[in-house]
Amino acid sequence: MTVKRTRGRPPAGDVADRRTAILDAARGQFAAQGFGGTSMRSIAREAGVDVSLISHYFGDKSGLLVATMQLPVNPIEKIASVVEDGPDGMAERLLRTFLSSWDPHRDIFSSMYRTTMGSGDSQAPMLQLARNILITTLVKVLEGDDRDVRAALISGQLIGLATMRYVISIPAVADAPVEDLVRLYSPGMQVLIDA
Amino acid sequence: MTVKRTRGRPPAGDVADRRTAILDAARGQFAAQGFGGTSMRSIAREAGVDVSLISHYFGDKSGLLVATMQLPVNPIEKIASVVEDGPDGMAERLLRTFLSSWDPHRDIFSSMYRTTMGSGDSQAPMLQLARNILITTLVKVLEGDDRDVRAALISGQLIGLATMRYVISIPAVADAPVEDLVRLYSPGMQVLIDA
DNA sequence: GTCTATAGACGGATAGAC
DNA sequence: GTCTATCCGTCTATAGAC
Repeated sequence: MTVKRTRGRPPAGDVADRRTAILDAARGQFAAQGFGGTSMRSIAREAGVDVSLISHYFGDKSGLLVATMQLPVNPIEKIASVVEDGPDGMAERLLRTFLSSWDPHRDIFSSMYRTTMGSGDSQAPMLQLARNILITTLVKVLEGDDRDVRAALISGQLIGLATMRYVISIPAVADAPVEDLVRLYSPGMQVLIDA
Repeated sequence: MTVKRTRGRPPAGDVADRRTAILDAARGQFAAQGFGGTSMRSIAREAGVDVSLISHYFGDKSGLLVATMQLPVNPIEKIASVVEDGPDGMAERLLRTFLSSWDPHRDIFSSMYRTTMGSGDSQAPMLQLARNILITTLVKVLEGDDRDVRAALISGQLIGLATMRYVISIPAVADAPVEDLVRLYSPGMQVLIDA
């Protein structure tokens, strides 16, 4: 059995999945320290690979960020479709969908969040989505007065919840079962939806 | 009339208040781009002064950040004292106090927020305050079950609101009068406070 | 594919002239 | 107090050897 690699150690996971190691390390560090606060060097160190390998796989640092945020499905569109089912009992559906969509991807949420909030870039992908899809959809579905304010406030409640659960990770909220949060949080949110 | 300055242009505001110019520029840029995303050079450029003057006045970049966040009064303590008055009608008092305390200092809020969220530093001053003062005080005052979760969720609602109004600046929320927001937001929040 | 070496830019901080 | 000049560190990105 001949060895292909000319130099380089036999890495942890043996063969091809250094790529995965890079992605995992990047996700973790972007989530913890934001995009600007993370260096390619420290990612490479954690992944046990050479820095230049990152460029080789992902082009540059931004390419890595993009690759990091690829999701099997897009939670935001799923959430928007829940909104379209109308205001009756929306709070409960909205919260359950929001939480169960993002819970498996906490790191990605935190990463997008930190990347978005840490920079003043109003064109950041997360903002675009939040504004265009969530708020716009909400405005269309709500009834009564002050729809635009209420739509933004409802979105803000989701942001606040996610901040506590995924970004700051306050234990009481971060570790609570989805159904507990739905039960506690939805009545108040429904008040805002109804009037 | 003899000129004191040996070199240097006659700056915009004439005499001593370059210091103020530096602080204003810093506040704006920290608020817009976060601490890491702002360079001392760009602050100096905006303020119309030399870079090294910043070091001279404030020691280093962190010193400038600290100086930037000095407030006449501490909003968070004022808010905590409102909480201590008990759960009856708390939502309304809490929201009114929160908003009217921070409204005059939007840039400072945004700056603290971006600085806190953009880095993974769990020792950041804003987090300390939020956790220790706000949540702790809330837990003490609430009645019924799940106090710790509800306390964190209420804090999260304030964070979400402030995110919309001060950080992302969604127009519907950013430009609304305080009393409109109090009227729309407090009923739902009170539900969470009461049970 | 993997690594070395280095280019090239930028940022923070300081010494010292005036 | 103000400015010039500069040092030193860190970062991204790339060229090229093996």
